[in-house]
Amino acid sequence: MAFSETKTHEITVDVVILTLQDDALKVLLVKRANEPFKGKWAIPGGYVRLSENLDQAAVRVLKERTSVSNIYLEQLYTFGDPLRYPNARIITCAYFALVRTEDINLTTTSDLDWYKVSDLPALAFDHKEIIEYALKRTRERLELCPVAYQLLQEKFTLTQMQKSYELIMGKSLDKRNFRKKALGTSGLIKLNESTKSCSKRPAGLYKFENIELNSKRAQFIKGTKGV
Amino acid sequence: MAFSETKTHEITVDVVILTLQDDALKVLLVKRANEPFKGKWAIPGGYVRLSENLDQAAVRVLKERTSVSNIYLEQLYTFGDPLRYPNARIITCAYFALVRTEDINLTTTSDLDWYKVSDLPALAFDHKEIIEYALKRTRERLELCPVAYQLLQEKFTLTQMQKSYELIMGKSLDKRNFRKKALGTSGLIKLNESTKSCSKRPAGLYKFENIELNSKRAQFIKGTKGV
DNA sequence: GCAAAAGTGTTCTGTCTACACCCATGT
DNA sequence: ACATGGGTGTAGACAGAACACTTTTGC
Repeated sequence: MAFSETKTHEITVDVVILTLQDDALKVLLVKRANEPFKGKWAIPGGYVRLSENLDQAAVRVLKERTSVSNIYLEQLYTFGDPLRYPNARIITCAYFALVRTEDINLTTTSDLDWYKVSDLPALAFDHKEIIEYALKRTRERLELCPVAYQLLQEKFTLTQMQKSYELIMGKSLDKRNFRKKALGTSGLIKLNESTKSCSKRPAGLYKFENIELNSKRAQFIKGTKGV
Repeated sequence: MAFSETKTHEITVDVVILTLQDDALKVLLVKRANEPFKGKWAIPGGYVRLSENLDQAAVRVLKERTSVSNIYLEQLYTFGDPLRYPNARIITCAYFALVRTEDINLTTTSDLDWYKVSDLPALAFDHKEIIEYALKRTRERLELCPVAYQLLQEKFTLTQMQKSYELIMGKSLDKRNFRKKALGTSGLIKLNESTKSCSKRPAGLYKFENIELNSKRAQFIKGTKGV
């Protein structure tokens, strides 16, 4: 069980990639082709190259898997238990990313898939713990700034926005309170357009402009409690 | 400037150790005995051993330098810029700790010293950035739970407690609002004792009991604004 | 008796919460 | 005309912020 002190550390980044799809919050997983944990699912990751910093490594991993770049990506936590990776000492710096499903071009399909965070398969390593940590952090972020816009299309209705919040927070919100708060958010602007021909009353479209992500200035949605 | 991809990563932990001393918030620094940055000050750190996890490494570094253990210690952020350490690729997982000055037994004195966070000397590597990050996080923590008790003696007066908050937050607070909020904090209990013979009116003594640190449940001191 | 710090309440304001009905459209 | 989701306001509770004087002790 004890490790020889002559072994060397290795360092990876792992990225929890979250999206909204089919009215569910989902995470991108890779099926492991090799031991250890062959056949189990894992979050995408890779070794940090000597020439890149940690953020760059995370961006690279994200891009390799999803072809998206320039999205919300935040360092989460570094996991370094000696036993987290069998027969090696691999420390991983975990990141999380929020992406729009429609922006994504999965590079392959057989070994890559989206899973509902509420219904995860058996995961390799400590990846269950990492995903749970990412969900916790995402929920915290949501209370501080309109991060959810990363998950919405450029133009969206307030109902769509509310739904994305509800899916992430895992609870329903009061419509009037949500809209009141949302409309008071700086950066949210109403367009002179509406949804069309959806068999119902058209809904006003909105978009975000000049949002500073990762900032605590734009306080948003704290405790709009629902059912 | 570019690194050969054959070099290997190394991983360290660095610990920002904060204390209150002489009415100031101070950080423990080590004077570097060797290149790089010989003669500059740095936050204490060390290599992560293969047999220990990151938390254990941080605890060890803290103990080596201060002889204290069992105190508030939290992972802060991992810094991994390829250029942060000259001629090597050293990724550091930064922690921060809050300690009581009187608990500390500095192992040596010549190369170890406390510096006011408001008046830091020239620092090695990216340690200035790390300290600033630690201060930001400490302030956030303070708004959520009574972390400051880690910096107070076991028995303390409300005025002492207020002062520690003021030093960390860098602003003065309203006495009545502070006390109202403090007295509503679970875990704070009033003792049947008072300060004595200090040439002034005696002050009631308090202590904390059964505090859960690193928890968001004990919301505390958010925006008690002063002068 | 005076200097120095301890201790103590109330009012105002803004934000969060709960809650129910009418509106515009497509079919 | 009806089904479907879009859109709207108000009242009560609670927490934060501002603010000044009296009390107790040592000297």
